[in-house]
Amino acid sequence: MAVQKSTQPAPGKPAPDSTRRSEKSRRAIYDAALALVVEAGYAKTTIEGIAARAGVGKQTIYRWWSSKADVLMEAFLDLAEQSVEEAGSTPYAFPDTGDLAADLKGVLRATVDELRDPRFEAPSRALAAEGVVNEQLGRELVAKLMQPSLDLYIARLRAAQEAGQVRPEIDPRIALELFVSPLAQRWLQHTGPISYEYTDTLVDYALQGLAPR
Amino acid sequence: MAVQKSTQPAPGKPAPDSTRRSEKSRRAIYDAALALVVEAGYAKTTIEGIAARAGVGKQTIYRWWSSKADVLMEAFLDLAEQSVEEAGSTPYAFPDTGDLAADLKGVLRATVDELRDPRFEAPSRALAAEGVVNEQLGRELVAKLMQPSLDLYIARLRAAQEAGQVRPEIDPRIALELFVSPLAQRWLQHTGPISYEYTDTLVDYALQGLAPR
Amino acid sequence: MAVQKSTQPAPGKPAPDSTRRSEKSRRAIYDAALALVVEAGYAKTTIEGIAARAGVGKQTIYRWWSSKADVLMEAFLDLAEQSVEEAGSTPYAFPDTGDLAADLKGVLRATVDELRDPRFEAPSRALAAEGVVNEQLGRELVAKLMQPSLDLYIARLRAAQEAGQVRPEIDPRIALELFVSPLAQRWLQHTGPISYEYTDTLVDYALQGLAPR
Amino acid sequence: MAVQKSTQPAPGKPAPDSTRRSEKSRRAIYDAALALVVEAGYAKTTIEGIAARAGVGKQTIYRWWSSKADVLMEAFLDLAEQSVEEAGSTPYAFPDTGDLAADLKGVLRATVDELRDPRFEAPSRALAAEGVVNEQLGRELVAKLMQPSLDLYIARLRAAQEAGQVRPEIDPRIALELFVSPLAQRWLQHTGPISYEYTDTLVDYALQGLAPR
DNA sequence: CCATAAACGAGACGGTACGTCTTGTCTTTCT
DNA sequence: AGAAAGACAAGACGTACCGTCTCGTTTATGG
Repeated sequence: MAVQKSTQPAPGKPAPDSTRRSEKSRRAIYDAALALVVEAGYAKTTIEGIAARAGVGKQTIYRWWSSKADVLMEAFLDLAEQSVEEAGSTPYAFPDTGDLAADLKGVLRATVDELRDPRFEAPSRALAAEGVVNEQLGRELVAKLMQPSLDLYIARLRAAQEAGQVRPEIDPRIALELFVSPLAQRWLQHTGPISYEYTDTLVDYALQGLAPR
Repeated sequence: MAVQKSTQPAPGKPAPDSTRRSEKSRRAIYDAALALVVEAGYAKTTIEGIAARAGVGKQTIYRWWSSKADVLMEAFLDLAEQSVEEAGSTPYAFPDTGDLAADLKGVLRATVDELRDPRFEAPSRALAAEGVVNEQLGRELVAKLMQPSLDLYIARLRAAQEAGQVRPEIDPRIALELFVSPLAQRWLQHTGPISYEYTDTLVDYALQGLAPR
Repeated sequence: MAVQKSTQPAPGKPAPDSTRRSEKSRRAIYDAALALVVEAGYAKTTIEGIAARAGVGKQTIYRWWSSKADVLMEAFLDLAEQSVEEAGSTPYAFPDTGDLAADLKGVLRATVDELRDPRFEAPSRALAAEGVVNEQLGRELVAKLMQPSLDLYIARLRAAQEAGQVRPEIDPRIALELFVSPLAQRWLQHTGPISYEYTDTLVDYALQGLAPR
Repeated sequence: MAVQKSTQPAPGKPAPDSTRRSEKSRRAIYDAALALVVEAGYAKTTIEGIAARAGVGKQTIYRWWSSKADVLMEAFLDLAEQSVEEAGSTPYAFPDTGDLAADLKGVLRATVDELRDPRFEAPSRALAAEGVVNEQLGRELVAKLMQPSLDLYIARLRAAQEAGQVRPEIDPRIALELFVSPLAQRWLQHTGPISYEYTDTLVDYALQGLAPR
């Protein structure tokens, strides 16, 4: 199998030697970037500002990242990893108590909590906004940040199908959107308030169906 | 009765006289803004660029709008109105053939077409992205661009409730999200492809329920 | 001989009817222009500022004057006339007591006083500066503001020649510069302090060269 | 001994590191500034224009100079230095042939030539005009551009005093103005033509007054 | 005594330049 | 060689004025 060196942006550039990279600078840049996005918002966060706050030369940023969005995405991924480690629990776990509705409600309630955590909100919104307009970045975000979670929904739904709780012809990749997307949209587009009651209702409507029996 | 002077946002500025406003300039600015967003993207669209392309002084933009997003939102609203007028049909109509599923599928297919129309895509994405990060603008977008359409879904669903096709305790404002939000999210976040088949499936899943009968 | 129609600047313009001109506006413009030059300096005095302070439309300025320098020159000429009227004395008088040195010293001392009058200083400097760089305006200034005074020096010197106090071959137009120009340069270019003692000395030095041997 | 921190004008600004300054840019800015003043006049010379012509960012001008006048003054000083170097001769020399009148006439004729050199005229006028209105700049101009020359007049006149050609009680700093200021004023204010004959006459008239009786 | 035409105040307009800010590159110096 | 520092060319920002061009509103005859 061929070794893939994916992030070699320009063939004209000598490509920096990543083994000599300063770990301290990277950390400082992540911290500065996240702090600035939280404090001032994405638009007012500048590369110069990040460099200054991190006590780092601008070139050190341009050497390793290609854009402000790029820095922020890595910083956010790093933050997410840290949180998971801190939490101590298995990173990607999904409850399976046998009660599908309860399991989904629980996970969605946790998502609601996360969406409201101010530490996450500013960078998440910034990245999401960038992803709306920049398809490449958007796809990267989906792949790196969202897909792992969505895969767990799919797995849980498949289990439910095997247990006869969900009709077998249902495509779980679409079914999960019935509860996940409404929440996502309310949060992204400010189309409505977010609450446990709301997500519970979503699960109820979607799972039991809208039609009278 | 007190004289209401509602739109006096900044007490420092004398507030321009809108009766003297140049209609020609406004049109030119709308056209230039939309064209530039389509051609170069939102980030590379500048106020200077819009002014230059519209053959207008920068101050004429700053006199009437407060930001790039503001210009673009009005331009887009104007575009939407125009389209509606061109279409000739009633602006906000929703079919009611008695067959709820068919009606919803039809409307969603039309939405798919619209989301793919390149004339709409670039400015829509730009505005949506801005709305993600800028709550005030986001709410304005929702109120002015989305709510009218959503109200039609609500009305149609209420009619279906009266016809006994939807359980009466269902909240139509939430129910509509089951088909609308998944499509919105796929489009906004590039989480998946968009097709007639997909939206038809959404309606099927949501309407008939996920649980076996 | 050709008929000269001197003040018809642009043949395309209908030429305003000066009989209908608003005297009140003209006065207000003069006052505003002079006040602003004193308060803020020539460079920071703008046509818009003059119009606003005078409570006048910009067009009323552009209708009657061609430039900021033009407005200020007329305003200053008007001020000079007023002062002369207020003084009550004959506008252009030059003492002739028979003692040339004493007469010159007296007039130069009066000039020193005038150059120090803050009401005159700011607009005078502004106009002089403009005249340095704009030859046409410079020549106008000389002709309208300076020449009348200089002619009096010439007349006085000619009288002195007839009285045998100045050698007959001396050109009075040059001779007067021996006392006037040094004072002018010290004031204009800040090359030295201005005082009665200084102007007295100038007269002493210069007259020696003009007197018969 | 006290540590001198002379050039720290604004405590808010970090003060650029002059050792890293680009000599090429400075030269280009000087050349562009002088060329534009000659071609278009001072008023139509803009910082943007200088930057564009010099192939330089505007900030590079604002980093090192505080105003258009400031740029032009340095550019002109530089030009003056260059001219002196090109001439090869001692920069500040004043002939002393023993014949005071002849020496003065010679120097004044050279000054007439210089005042007519188009390379010098435009920037000189521009700076002089600025100096009329801006006392600080005016004093700087006098100190840097005029005083060195005037000192040579003073020295020559003192030598003449020692040689008994000028009365000992005469103040040379005032005496020199008798020939220099009339020429300066004619040039500055366009009060009259400038010629060798004129300056010769000035020397004749003035020296008579200074010579012993 | 009113009709009408001008000058007027106001200020929107297309522009130019301002002085500031940020970008991404380049260079210098230190480690 | 990587990094901190920061000068540089480029160019957009939002503001201030420019000089031109309408808008109604005085105002001042002259029919």
